[in-house]
Amino acid sequence: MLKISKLTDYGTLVLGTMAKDADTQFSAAELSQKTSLTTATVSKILKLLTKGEILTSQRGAHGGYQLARNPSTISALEIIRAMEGPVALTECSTDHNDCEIASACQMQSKWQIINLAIRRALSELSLADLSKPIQHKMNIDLHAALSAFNDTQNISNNSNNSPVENVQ
Amino acid sequence: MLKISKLTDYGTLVLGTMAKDADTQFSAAELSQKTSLTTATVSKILKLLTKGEILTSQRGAHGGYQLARNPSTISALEIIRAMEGPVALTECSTDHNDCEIASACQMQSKWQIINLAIRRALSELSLADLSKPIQHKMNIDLHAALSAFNDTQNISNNSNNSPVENVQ
DNA sequence: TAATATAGGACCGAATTGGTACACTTTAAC
DNA sequence: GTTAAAGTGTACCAATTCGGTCCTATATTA
Repeated sequence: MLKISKLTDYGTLVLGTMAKDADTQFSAAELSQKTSLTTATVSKILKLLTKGEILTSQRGAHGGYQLARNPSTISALEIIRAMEGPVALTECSTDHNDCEIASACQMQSKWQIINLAIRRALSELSLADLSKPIQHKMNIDLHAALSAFNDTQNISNNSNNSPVENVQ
Repeated sequence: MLKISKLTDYGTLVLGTMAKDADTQFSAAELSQKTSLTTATVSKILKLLTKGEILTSQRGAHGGYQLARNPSTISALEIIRAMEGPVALTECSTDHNDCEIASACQMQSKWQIINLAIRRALSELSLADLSKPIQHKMNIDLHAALSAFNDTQNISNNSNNSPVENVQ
């Protein structure tokens, strides 16, 4: 289904909450309250994000977590990477070489291209974009950028100002 | 890890084989030989692709499978869709509504934007592109198109003619 | 009607995921 | 220093998903 894990989804929720007060330090317990997730789950998420250098942590009493950088400089790609590891569609493209049927497989290199395209798309969206309420401007800008991919395939090119709809 | 399933990967292998003789009908057994996959696995793949209207099937003696359309009109998006179902990163974006923490979650709509971007990227690459040996021209074209996304994030913009490398 | 193929399932073991728990370390306050 | 608060690391388990196989039914040809 080409999906990200639930935990990653929760991760964006936690980050979105933190982005509202980007300069504030939050304890795991606080974030648990704000997001309605259990503290155990929130902790797991926070640890991963800290390891991925998206958050900084302060141990001890009155410790907590804080965004390591401005939300506008944290990309969806980084977040997914921190939560799930390298973003690559196929095994072949992450760990090279040992594809059992390598001799018959001329495909790997092509997936690399797809992977690049997807990583670019993901890197385009910042935490700031994700946590703000939808702004029409952003939609249009993204749509314009996407149009640079000229549409050769069977996806109907709905060029109205609501690009999010009707794309299955 | 944001990956497609092995079966989908194998699917592109099977399709790539068929694309070499786009007008020819292949039996499952034949394709099994050509791809070094077991007939059982190949059959499963062929069934899914037929259901997804990427292949046509002919039952009975001397039956087999054939590409339903020209390889250049079959996109990676379609292939993934046929093999794994709707392409959407999060559950929220596929089946709406029943997100348990919906009230706290302002994120769904934003994932839609990411989903759109990814679907576009996937729809850009055709089976014909995937099954041909790498053409330098294609790489450059894609790279140019991708550059339309101006690079705001922490991915180093390696603007040489080998965009596939060094993007983790 | 016999042989050949696809269609559509059910099924099972292995791997992954979601979620929880616990023992350990660091820091601040008293 | 002792204690309480808070993050760190790791192990664990139940549930789901995935990869792969197999079996029966149906369609077509000779």
